[in-house]
Amino acid sequence: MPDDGFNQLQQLGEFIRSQRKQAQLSLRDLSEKTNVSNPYLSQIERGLHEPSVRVLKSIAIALNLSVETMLVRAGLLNEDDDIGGPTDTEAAIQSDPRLSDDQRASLLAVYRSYTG
Amino acid sequence: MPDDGFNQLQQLGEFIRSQRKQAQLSLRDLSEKTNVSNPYLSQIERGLHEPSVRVLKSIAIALNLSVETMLVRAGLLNEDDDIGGPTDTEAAIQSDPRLSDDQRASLLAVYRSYTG
DNA sequence: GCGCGTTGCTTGGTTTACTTAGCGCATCGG
DNA sequence: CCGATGCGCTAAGTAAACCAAGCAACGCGC
Repeated sequence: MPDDGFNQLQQLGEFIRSQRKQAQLSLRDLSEKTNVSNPYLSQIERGLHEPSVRVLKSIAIALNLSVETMLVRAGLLNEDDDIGGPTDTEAAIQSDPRLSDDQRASLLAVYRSYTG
Repeated sequence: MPDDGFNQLQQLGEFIRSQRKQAQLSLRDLSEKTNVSNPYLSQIERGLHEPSVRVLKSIAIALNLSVETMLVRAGLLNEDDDIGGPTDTEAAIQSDPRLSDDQRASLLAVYRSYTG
């Protein structure tokens, strides 16, 4: 109830940074892909600024993420109302044709141990 | 390919205006519900500015709209392209908010070792 | 040691989002 | 006819998003 302007920004920033590192990209690499300056990306990742929808979208595309996911992390979208495939990891694992039954089972077990 | 910054803003604005009128609200009424000044709302509805995430969200809530619908109408979200294959396990893992970075990394490693 | 390339970050400025005060036009009572 | 009240909009200012240039620190090869 107190702070509406949360530390949500910081969470978003950390998420973006982790995704960028996953993709093995430097700030300048991402900058080039998004047409957003690298200092500003740095500031976003540290939670110093609230990026616009335009910037959020270009970042999501550059990192091969669903734009919706990005908006959820930004606090714009609440993950309750979504179209089609919710980013439900369990469902994705369950229906992944590339996994054998054993693999599927152990992957699910690991996932569930993480999420409780 | 001249106009990249399109009339998307205008479409968004017109959509908001129509929704506001349907709810029988004046600019000042909406202003009070959203804590956004009425002149600025006016400008948004005429497509002069791109509202921030915060403003967009408060407008959607005040008008009982899905934020997503608004973004689709605005052309800021392509309601088809993003989630693509609903069964993209990697994407699901990568964007799962319930996982920590470490957990995400190891789960991905396991998955990749399975699928080669 | 000496560059050289790459990383993330700071600084200072421009552009754009956003607010407060106020204008002009309607409508409705007195 | 004249306030008073409601509407949307304009004008001018402040705050915040965003960019270009450059700094400091980490490697790596010489």
